[in-house]
Amino acid sequence: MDRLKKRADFLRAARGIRRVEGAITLETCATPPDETAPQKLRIGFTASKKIGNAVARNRAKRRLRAAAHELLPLLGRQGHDYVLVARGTTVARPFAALLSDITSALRSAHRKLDAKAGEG
RNA sequence: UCAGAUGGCCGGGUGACCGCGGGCUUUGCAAGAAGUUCGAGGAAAGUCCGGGCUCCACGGAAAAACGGUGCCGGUUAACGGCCGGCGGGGGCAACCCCAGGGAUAGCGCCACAGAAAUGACACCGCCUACCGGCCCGGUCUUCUCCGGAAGAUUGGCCGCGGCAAGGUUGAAAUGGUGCGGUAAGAGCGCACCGCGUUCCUGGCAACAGGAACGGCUAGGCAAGCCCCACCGGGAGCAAGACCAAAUAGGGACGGCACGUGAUGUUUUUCGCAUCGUCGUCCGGGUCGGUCGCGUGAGGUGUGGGGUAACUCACAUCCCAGAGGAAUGGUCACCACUUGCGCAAGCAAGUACAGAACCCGGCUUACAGGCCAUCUGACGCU
RNA sequence: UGGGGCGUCGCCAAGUGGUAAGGCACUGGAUUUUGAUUCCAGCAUUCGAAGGUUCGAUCCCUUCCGCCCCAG
Repeated sequence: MDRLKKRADFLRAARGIRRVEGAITLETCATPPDETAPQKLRIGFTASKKIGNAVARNRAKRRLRAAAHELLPLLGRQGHDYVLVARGTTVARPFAALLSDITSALRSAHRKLDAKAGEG
């Protein structure tokens, strides 16, 4: 599971499928196929200045990272990029609720992806 | 006990499970794996000052301009920081606050009000001692045609003149109070206070105390321009150093083509130079990588010097370091706060805030707690 | 990292030591049968915040808060 680092990767994910669920926003899209490496699951985290000061932003990213570390190996798909965006309530959200938010967002996004693949 | 003042310290603890980053060791061709160890702060923040370090510029440097600092002494690598002292202000006190040089170097400003806002002159006003004029009132004397006239004296008014005491203002009015003095007044004189100059004493100095003299001529603002003294070359780790791909281009040498053409040499002719391709080597340099980068004006302890800031000696310790960026997630118990409750307990919450080249300060934010010293009031002994 | 600028009524803004112009908007009134236009009147109490200098501060100084811009 690799991390997204380049600004261009984040922008491509933002143009893909977006799901808002509870305290998080999930953005996802398929990894571009011109990558030579074998198909991997990649994930990035975003916490903007709207969340608060540096301590609040760091804490939001850490909670998202811990949640993604539990869920994405089970629910994520290889060859896709995922971006988890923290919202104002991410810091105060109970951890179990955060997990269910991400789970339902992932399932909804995957249904949309399958529908797209079926059409195309 | 209550109310305060100052200085310093801490700023959640323990355990379990799952994880993250750096170093080291072992293993492995490598990717990686295992073990072990370390892993945010008092402000890491704001970026307001000062340095280290690196590069650039330069004749050691100095000056102008610009910017900054501003009582005195000390401290320091340096500072606009800190410490001690002085002066001024506040508080019953402990103690706190102060950009606190120069206003006879010059320029500027001082609205409204007020006579006047800096040449103290004009104005209102006070005075009539001196000089002059007018008026008639009173008194006296003389003359008289009994209407009055002249003179003297006293009084009033005006001018010349004297004065800066007083003049509803204002933030501020050219020393203040008292006595004397005068026609009225005035530092005109005297006493005390304030101011200035000189001298003496104490102190390294700022300054303090005292004496004599000056008579007062010096209004405020320099966080207005300015003057004086002192300080500052510029940029910043994206500094800078090294390694170095593909592609394109550059240089040197050699081989092959050497002829038509093109360009340049102001124009024509002649002449000259350049423009091709292949190979080898060299240098610059982009993406990228490595270093800079954690032994330091370092921490802790003891002892010495100093009122203190600080400093010296000895011992001891190694204590984060990055790649867009690790230092976390969850649970249990304890501690604290708030709410509900008679209670047991239940629920919610736990300050401000996240290193990025480093260090010394300053400023700002901060739930709550601890320690020490001191002051005032009350009570007890 | 370094540098520069701004903050004044709900909005746009002038004023830069002496009690804050103007326009739009808003409110009330007049004109009109009604509305628009026009006219009259009103509308700043923390000039982003705190402290200081000054007799007096939106203005000068210091420190904070928020926003914008420039260079790399």
